[in-house]
Amino acid sequence: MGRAPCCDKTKVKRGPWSPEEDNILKNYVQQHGTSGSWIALPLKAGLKRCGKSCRLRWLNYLRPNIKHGGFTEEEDHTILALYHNIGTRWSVIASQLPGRTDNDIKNYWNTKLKKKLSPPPTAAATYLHSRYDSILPNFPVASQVPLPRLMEVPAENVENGPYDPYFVTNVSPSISSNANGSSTSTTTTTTTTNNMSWSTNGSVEDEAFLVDLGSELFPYDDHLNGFGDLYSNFGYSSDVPNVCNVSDEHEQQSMMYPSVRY
DNA sequence: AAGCTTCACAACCGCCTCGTA
DNA sequence: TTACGAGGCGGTTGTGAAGCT
Repeated sequence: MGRAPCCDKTKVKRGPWSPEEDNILKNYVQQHGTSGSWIALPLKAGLKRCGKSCRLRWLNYLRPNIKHGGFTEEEDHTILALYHNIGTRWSVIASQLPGRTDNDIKNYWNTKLKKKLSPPPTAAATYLHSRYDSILPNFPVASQVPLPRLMEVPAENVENGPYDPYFVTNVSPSISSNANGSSTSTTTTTTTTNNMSWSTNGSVEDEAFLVDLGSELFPYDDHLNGFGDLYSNFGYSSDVPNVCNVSDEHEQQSMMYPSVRY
């Protein structure tokens, strides 16, 4: 048996609020406050609405000093920074942006910022895509399957894990694949974390791994989903691996698409 | 001009947390 | 200590507007 609903859905109005309803709610809250109970408010105010709906309407639209749309560059940066640090805790993010509501920020994120954040495919991703196409040349959608965002990091950093990709600030991989399928590469990586920084110059084979930034720690979840589907299409677990050793050609081929290394 | 698709955002749903009796 | 109910929250859906073919 599920939880009892907060109100009788058959007796309350749903859908968009009319200007009249907005006025009633606004006037009532301004005169009486919520009287400590949103559930009881619609009856007292004379609204045929669910208490939760009234609360949402007030918080997201009617209360004073609400700002809608027109997010500034500065607000974008704040949202992005907070998203990286705390994830989808929209109410916490909203608390740092005066006049903004969690719903507004959530919508803005889902429709604009998420796309803005997605970088072009990395050289590593391009390389893996080409490898995949070469293994299954006739697979019709191979080149259209979303790739995870891959980034190279030194083995020591991965193996000392858990690896936190949030703090990778600049990676410049250069990978090429030759005719026989082997890869050569040179990588310059500069990473900054809260309290340390390091850089490497060397071959991927020696000291770099690819890290799938579509892991649950990173916000490119739509790429992760695409990756998971790709795996399941070929009978692999939907548990998406997040680390791949670039140098292990044999293992890569046996898995068709990047191998699992933990 | 009409039909279709995409986008933006308001609103809803249902789970979780927290206060209180 | 426990059970219950209201509020809070994030994910998802619905809908109208705008853009495209």
